[in-house]
Amino acid sequence: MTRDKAIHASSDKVGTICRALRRAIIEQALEPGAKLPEDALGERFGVSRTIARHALGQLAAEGLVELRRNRIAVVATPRWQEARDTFDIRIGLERLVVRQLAGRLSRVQISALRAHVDAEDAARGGPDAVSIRLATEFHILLAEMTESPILIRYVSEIAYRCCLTLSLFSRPHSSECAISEHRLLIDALESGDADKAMSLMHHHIDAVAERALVTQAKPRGHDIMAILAPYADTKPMPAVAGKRKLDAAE
Amino acid sequence: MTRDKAIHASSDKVGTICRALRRAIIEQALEPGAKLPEDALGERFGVSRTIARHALGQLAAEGLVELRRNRIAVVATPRWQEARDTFDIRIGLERLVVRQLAGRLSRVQISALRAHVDAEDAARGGPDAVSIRLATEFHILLAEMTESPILIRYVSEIAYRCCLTLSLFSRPHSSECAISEHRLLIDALESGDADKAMSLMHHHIDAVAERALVTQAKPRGHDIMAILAPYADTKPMPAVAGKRKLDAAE
DNA sequence: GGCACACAAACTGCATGCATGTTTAGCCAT
DNA sequence: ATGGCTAAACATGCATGCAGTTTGTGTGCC
Repeated sequence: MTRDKAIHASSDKVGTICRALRRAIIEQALEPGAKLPEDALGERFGVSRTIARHALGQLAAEGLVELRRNRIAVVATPRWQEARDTFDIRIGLERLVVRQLAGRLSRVQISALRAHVDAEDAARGGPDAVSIRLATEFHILLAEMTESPILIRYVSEIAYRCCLTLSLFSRPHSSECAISEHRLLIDALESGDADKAMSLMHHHIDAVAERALVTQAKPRGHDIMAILAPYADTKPMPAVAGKRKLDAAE
Repeated sequence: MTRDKAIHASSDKVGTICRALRRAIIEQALEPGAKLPEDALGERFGVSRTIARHALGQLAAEGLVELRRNRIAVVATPRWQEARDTFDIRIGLERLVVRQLAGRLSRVQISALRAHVDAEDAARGGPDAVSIRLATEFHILLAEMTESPILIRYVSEIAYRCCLTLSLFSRPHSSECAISEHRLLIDALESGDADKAMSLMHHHIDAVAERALVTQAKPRGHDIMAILAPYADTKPMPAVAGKRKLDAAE
């Protein structure tokens, strides 16, 4: 349907670039502070600066990109001070999600959720980037099941933003226990225990935040053209449970 | 005020158009479904279509405008089904705001809040549009006092969106009680009673939603038949009905 | 008189070009 | 050699032009 299109400004080209950049960002291929020149983006994706610019505007509205007048756009660098707020908001939003979902999910939906967690499990051996993306997409998948456009949009945004925060402040890997927490959450949703689901979600996100916000700093170099290489092809994304081949290493 | 610039993509021109349109929308000068052609916008604000287009993109990202490919942009028309979700999310967000603010406000801030409510009071005789805008801005003012950029952005967005919903489904507006509720809220914040403030805010927004969503009977953009019902009986001249297009600020 | 097709006007999608502001590299003076 | 100044390269800000799509209108056929 017209889901993503309706949400995001334009459609085809702008949407494609947005998705690609979003994904590159949450997989930490583009780290906070990475420069995003309109020229390079346009060239990479085969469009003009106008479109690249528009896409950057959208991502800036989502808080993933920082736009300063007459300056090159960069991947947003959330402040540590905001991190706590971000996760608090996320807790509030996702409590709404599970409250609305508890006991209302069909078997098909439950199965889809379990399948996704299985995919997370399968990705444990692989690179962190995929694990992080899958974990984030689990939450977005939940939000989508509410069928509430606003909730979907906000949860998606805040989840992406949390990813960004994690990539700044989190240790190399910390998503091990998250998977079991996801499973428990699905159980609670299936049994219809809204309070338990809300509590589980609350502590789950809280735990992620806790694990993340202990350390600080992690500067590294960046080369836009090289990083974006794997994202430049206009494939429609290998689904949610996808087993992406990781040849991103230059 | 000045923070708006930092939040939204570009700066001067795009930001100006966004602010003007936002305000026109929440004051119901632009009703849901109103057409927003890029040409007209550009001409009105003395810029090219490029800029107008960019502004529309931003507003679409905020959910105030609907953008469909190859079609004229229109002011968003929230569905009644989404209304309850919208207010629920708003409750969740604003509970966070007051929780964070309770007992932490300076005298100056308390005074500013009281002054704002006084302004709301003073505007009671005037047009509803101003009352609605002021009521909305009270909540945004609160959010801004948290100094949490994300919270500010989300509360602003959802508040504007609620305005839009209200303009669709609400009766002519009865904001008398809302003002006293604002005063009570300030008192609770001043005394530092976070729980009470959260409860007050919760019920305040709930009451607004309740007042709005019981009377589902104001179908203005999406139910042509109902709109035309009063006109069905042989009235050739609808006087100055609704040919309004762009009366934005200047 | 009513319906369908076709043409014309309007609007968006997008690229390109020019002007302006920022970054950087090179040069001169100390 | 180093610090500061200048100019070129670079990147953005924005307008305009052209192509493709949608919408409104008029014409011919039934």
